[in-house]
Amino acid sequence: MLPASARLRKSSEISAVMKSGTRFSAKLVVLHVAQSSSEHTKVAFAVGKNVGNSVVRHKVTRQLRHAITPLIGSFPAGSHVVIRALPEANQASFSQLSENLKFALSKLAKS
RNA sequence: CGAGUCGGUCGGAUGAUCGCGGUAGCCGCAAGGUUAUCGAGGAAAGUCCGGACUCCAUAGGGCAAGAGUGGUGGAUAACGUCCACCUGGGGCGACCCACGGGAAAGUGCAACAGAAAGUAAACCGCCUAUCUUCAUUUAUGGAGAUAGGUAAGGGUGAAACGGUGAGGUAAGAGCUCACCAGUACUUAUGGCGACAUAGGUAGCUAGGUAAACCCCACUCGGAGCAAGACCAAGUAGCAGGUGACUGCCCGUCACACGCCUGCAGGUAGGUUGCAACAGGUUGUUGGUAACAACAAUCGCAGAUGGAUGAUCAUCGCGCGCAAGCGUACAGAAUCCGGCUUACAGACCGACUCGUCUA
Repeated sequence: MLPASARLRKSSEISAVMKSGTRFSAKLVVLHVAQSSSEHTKVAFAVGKNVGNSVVRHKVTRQLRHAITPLIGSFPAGSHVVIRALPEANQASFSQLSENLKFALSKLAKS
């Protein structure tokens, strides 16, 4: 679990990011990033039913959460981020997920 | 030792590093920090039953409709659950299986085959009579037709209107008799009861299907924690403006048309409901048992885009010569009691049958 300040909690904010944010995709995950006026970078996860059953989805979410924690500082301050998992993520190891997130972040840095 | 039946338990372990949520204490105005402690399951699943709880409806009662249940007795808050027993069926046995009321209240249904699937019915066969014809031993036999009798035999089917034997008959038939099976009514005994055992009477046979309609008995108001309660931005709504005539009310005039104040309503959002009880464990007593009573003891998740973890190492277990691979089903969402379904593997207890030894 991320600290409360780093969690994106309101469904209205999340849907706003999904609609209007910029997408950066990798093999296993897709980042949706949008700027906001708040001080903290906030993160939310979207793991759909096509990824697997409840146990698998929860496991992927936990792995993503721990993989993103050291990378939060790499986002521009005040970013709102939604990390969407693709179906192939259910087979991935922690290091693979971590690599994917870094790859997507490098795309963000270039833009 | 082998084969099996029933019931139950567990379902990875340890360490290191980095994290999250609740509660309590302390510090802090607060944000928060810090210490301690707790933090997924046997099915948390399917959401199929039953309750608690909440709101709505309801004077009280009845009838109808609709839905559900269906051997008997008990357990329980309740149940479609559980226990014991009965009946029927299966197994050498331990034991297992059964949506187990009514088919002589009525309506309906039954593929294919078959003559016929129900107030029965004549395809083959068997028997009798009449007629025709053939043969001869001249009153008998064969063949055919017509009319009738016959459910014993054949054949069909999942199922065909009791079974065996004897009498009887033209041939047959519960037509009659004996025994057996079954039905209805009834008596006695045992049992709380379902029912069992033994007898009597009747009529001689009454098919299946009620998870088809239906009949009988019993049960049921509806919606659900996104219930409900409280607080409450914003927007829109209603009320109240300031000055002068005039000290107050009404009225008139001027200024402003924005802001402020109040109000109820209640959206976003927040708080609550929300975790200490039909509670777990151990023991004693009662009960065949389900279970109940009593005593001691324990405190045992509470999130809300949703915590309960991530990574690494070592070990365990299974497969494999080894490298190595695998390590199930599955993630709380108001809470309990059940049912059903999924599940790698490990373990314990009771009992049955067989073989060997003593």
